[in-house]
Formats: sequence, structure tokens, C-alpha cells
Amino acid sequence: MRSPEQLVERFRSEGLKITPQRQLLFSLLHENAEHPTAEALYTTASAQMPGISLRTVYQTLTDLTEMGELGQVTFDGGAVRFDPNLTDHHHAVCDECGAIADVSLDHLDAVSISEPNDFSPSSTSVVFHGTCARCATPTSNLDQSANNQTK
Amino acid sequence: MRSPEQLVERFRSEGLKITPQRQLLFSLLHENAEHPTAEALYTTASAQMPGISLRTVYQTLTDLTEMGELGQVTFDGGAVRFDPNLTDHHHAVCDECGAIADVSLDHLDAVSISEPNDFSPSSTSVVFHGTCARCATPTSNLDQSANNQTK
DNA sequence: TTGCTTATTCGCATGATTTGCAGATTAGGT
DNA sequence: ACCTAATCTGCAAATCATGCGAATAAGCAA
Repeated sequence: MRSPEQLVERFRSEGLKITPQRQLLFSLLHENAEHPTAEALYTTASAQMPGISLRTVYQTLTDLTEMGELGQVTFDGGAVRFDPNLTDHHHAVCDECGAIADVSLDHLDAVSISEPNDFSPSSTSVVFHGTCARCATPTSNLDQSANNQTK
Repeated sequence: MRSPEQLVERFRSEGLKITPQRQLLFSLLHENAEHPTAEALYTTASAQMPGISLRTVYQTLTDLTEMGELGQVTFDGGAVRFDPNLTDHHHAVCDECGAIADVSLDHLDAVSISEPNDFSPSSTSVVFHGTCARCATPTSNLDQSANNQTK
């Protein structure tokens, strides 16, 4: 996703309006690596802008997604998560705390479908499940600030 | 998933009852490579057993999943799909007709996470999106019997 | 076969996530 | 300050899935 400033430019140039709700969401999403759900963003946004509607959050997220500024990912049937990282990457889901990390892969090109051989893939997505560094470290399991989610 | 006969044995040995509903679902799932949703199975089951409850279909699918006889997969936030194939495999989703094929991969071992390097993956799942052979063939686009689903 | 016990089935209510709709509101230009 | 179209908001509704309690039936014993 582009910077809030660039998004404002883009919205303006497309005749769309710059509302405080949109500006807030732009800033909340900018460089956000938490893969938040619409609800999570709504909660965060509400703290700064009481009264903002969940409907507006959904609407804005949908708009940004259709504009290609946001990616969507879902894991194991949960709620949709939004990803401002548009670079080529994949995801690692921590089964302990539910955190989702962006990961870059080496040698993905080497992978090929051995059977059947008549499918033409246009995109590939890889999801790892496992334990993140924080949860793997027995010591400082102190700050479990995050988002453990027993779906 | 094991054969219906083996499942009957297992259920019996665990003190569970063999109902006609369960037997029907066992047979509908056996070697089923369509990755059906609960609804799809309910529709098919209803044809052979009018009156069967959707609730029972969900219940049985959940039971089989908890027993490790069935796998679950979801793509792009749609409904959960059930997979009786318990061998190590991945999936290819056709963006045209929505068909989902099991695929075996070569050289997946070569793939590694380059960044961050502190995540310990316990499992890896790969999903390809693209076009299946049937939809790629311009000629016999005749029999589109399948399940085109514009989610 | 009959009866008993308990697992199952079934229908309905409920929960979670997301979208449709329509009226109230507001951004941005005149 | 005013207009108009875009936006926001609240609520209804759709989809998918699970909780719950009453009715039913499988499996066993006599």
C-alpha cells in the first residue's frame, strides 16, 4: 500500500473525497504488518475516532482492495485479514499466539507440480504453520501482548 | 480417509453407533476428490436420503475431522472444504471453474524462509491459482458440468 | 422380541463475518 | 454560503457454522 499522502493524492485524482475516516484508516494501515481483520481495525480506529462505523471500515477496506492498494488473506476459515504489503511474499502463522508474519522464500522457483501436469498456475501462495521466535523462546514469554486466537 | 468398511470398524470399536446417515456420508466421502463443502455433501446426501439434516452432515464431518480421518481446507475465505486425501499433498484452484485439484510437488524441500529466519515451520501448504486443463482447452469447453462458483 | 440406555439425529436459535440498502451527512467546488 | 454527489452510518439480511434440547434409534441384555 502506498503512503497515506500518496493515497490522498490518488483518491483526489480519481474524484473521491478525503474524509477523516479514510485518513485515519490510511494511517492505521500504513506499514501495518499485523494483518488485521476488519474488526481489529475498527477497534483501533474507534479509540481515535469514537463513532466511526464498522460499515465504513469494511467499505474502505473493500475500496482499497479493489484499487489494488491492499491484499487480502485468510487462514483456516477465519475472518479476512488485510495486508498492505504488496511485494511478493508469503506467510507464516504462529499456532501459539496467532501472529502472522510476512516471509520471503528462497528457491520457490524450483517447486513444480509433479502430478497432475496439466495445470497452469498463475500464482503461488505458501503458508507455513509453526511457532514464532517469541513463542519458541522459553524465557521471556512475558510480554504476550499479542493476539492469541483460539479460533 | 479409510474405507467405509474400516470406518465402520473404527466407529464400532470406539463405542460409536453405525447409523444410515453415517454410512451414507462415509460412502459419499470415500475417494471423493472434489473437496466438497458441507452444503455440497448435504445436497448429494439428500438425493439419496431425503430428510437427512444439514446439522447431521456438519456433525459427522466434524467428527471425522477430529478423528483425523478427514482434512479441512479453505480457499479465499469461502466455506470449509473437506478432503479425504490424507497423503502429503497440496492444491491447485482453477479460477475459471472453481475446481480444486490435489497436486504433488517436486523440490518443495528446497524452499526455505529467507526472512525472517526465526520462524520454525511445522507444516507447509501451497496453493496454486490458475487454469485447469479442462478450462485451458479452447475446443471442448462443451461439458462444463462442474461447479463454476463466482464467490 | 422386548425393553433399556445412551449415542445420534434433527430443527431451531444463535453467533460470526460480511454485504445491501436508504436516509442523513459532508467534502469540495461554484 | 450553497449545491450536489460522494460518503457515512445503522440496520436488515445473507452465508457459514455451532450450541442446545427434545425426539429418535442403535446396540446390547434378558
